[in-house]
Amino acid sequence: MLKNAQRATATVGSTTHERIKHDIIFGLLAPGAKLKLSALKEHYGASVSILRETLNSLASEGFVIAEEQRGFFVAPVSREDIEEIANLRVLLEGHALKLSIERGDADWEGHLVAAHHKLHLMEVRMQAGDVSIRETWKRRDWEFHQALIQACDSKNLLALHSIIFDKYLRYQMLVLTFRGDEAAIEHKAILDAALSRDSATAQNILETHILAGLRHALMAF
Amino acid sequence: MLKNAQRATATVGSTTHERIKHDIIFGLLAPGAKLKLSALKEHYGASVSILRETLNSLASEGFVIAEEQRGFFVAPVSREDIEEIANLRVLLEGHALKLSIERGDADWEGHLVAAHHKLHLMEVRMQAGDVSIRETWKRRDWEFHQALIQACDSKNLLALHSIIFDKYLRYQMLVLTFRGDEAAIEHKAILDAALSRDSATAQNILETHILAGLRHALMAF
DNA sequence: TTACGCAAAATATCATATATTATTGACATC
DNA sequence: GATGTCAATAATATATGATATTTTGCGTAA
Repeated sequence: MLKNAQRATATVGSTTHERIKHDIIFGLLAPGAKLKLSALKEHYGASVSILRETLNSLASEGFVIAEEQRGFFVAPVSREDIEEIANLRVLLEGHALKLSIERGDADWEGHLVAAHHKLHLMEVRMQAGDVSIRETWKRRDWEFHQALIQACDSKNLLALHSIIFDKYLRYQMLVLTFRGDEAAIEHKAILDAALSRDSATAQNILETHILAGLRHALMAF
Repeated sequence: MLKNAQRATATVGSTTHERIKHDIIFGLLAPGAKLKLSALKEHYGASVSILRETLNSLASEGFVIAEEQRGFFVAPVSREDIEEIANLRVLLEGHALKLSIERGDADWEGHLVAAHHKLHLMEVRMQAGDVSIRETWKRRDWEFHQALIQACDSKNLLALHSIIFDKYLRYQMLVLTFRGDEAAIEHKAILDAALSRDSATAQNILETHILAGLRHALMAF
């Protein structure tokens, strides 16, 4: 009877969690902003308990700062922080990429090629000046990098990487700018190196890719 | 007027968080166990709201599994998981150690020597068969490894490492055994390499140290 | 200016109501 | 007789609003 066509039972807590996390990453909630329970209750239509659950979770992930008896704040941004995040992304994603290239099978290659193709469609539109798809473009970017390391065979590594990637993404969204087709070229180069199982080259280009994004973001600070 | 001599206002939420995390790491709450809200309420003397805040946080850190509409469970243990954790610890702690050795100043050396000394006192007592101080010994072990990487100059890296270290610690506590003075010798060797600023050697011994602990733990599975 | 104290606002905690899942047992089917 | 289906009930998780503490802001006095 497909009453739960798409898992209709999305709990208020989980949807609120996703919404607030999204709003932090995409800059709708400004860095350092006070997160007043009553205001959030108004905006997201959830009770204080739910919001406190959510904010405590996000504090564990590092997107929110919880100060005892003084409430919650959006995690601030800083030069040092983005540098740390970028370097951690190089470390984690580079390591995962190496493992993934060593272990990936035909399915992995298939998903990877598909993810790159879908990303490239967006890159073409961005280069043509269509910024309306910025969020979709970034999601495709996320999915491509995710696909690259999917075969690393370590859930713990993927979980840590996911958090760091999202933090890096927040900085990219804050500076708003598009790095042109440089990034697209690097994506293609990483794809080719991965498919030819050249993990050293793939790691090098990935590092270049991430650190170029870092420099680009730092200019805006 | 030191009215808050030692931050007297420890909130119910934070103490409950610490207690449950401790009980998971030290095996008082068995892997895979169902965490019933009503039972926890009884045991820890906190309301369901507080417990849900706590369990949601711990789920973000990976010590608890939250299944939508079905409740909370202590994170299960497995061979694959401990292998992933050990390898992540090598990656993160190794990297942080290298940075720390490059950047550490005299204060860092001082804290490090002190931490090793205090750890060694416990190692001597463990070797003498006094297992009553097992928990203190492990805390000193934690503090020594923490002191090693403290100068890495990346709060994000330290935060990730702390979580991974605690997960590794849980596996060590599960198997209960003491690796004899091997570990003590390795600790001393890492200390010496760090003080002589030989990061390559320090990293190597650290990797040996962690992977030996892994093998030791795997025997008990 | 600094210190004090009161009022207002915000957070932390709790007890309770609502919604969902799990279990039991009767009845039908193979 | 064993197995499968369904409805009623019990158990549990989710969500809310109310209460108790704590912090903050502001006016007043030294």
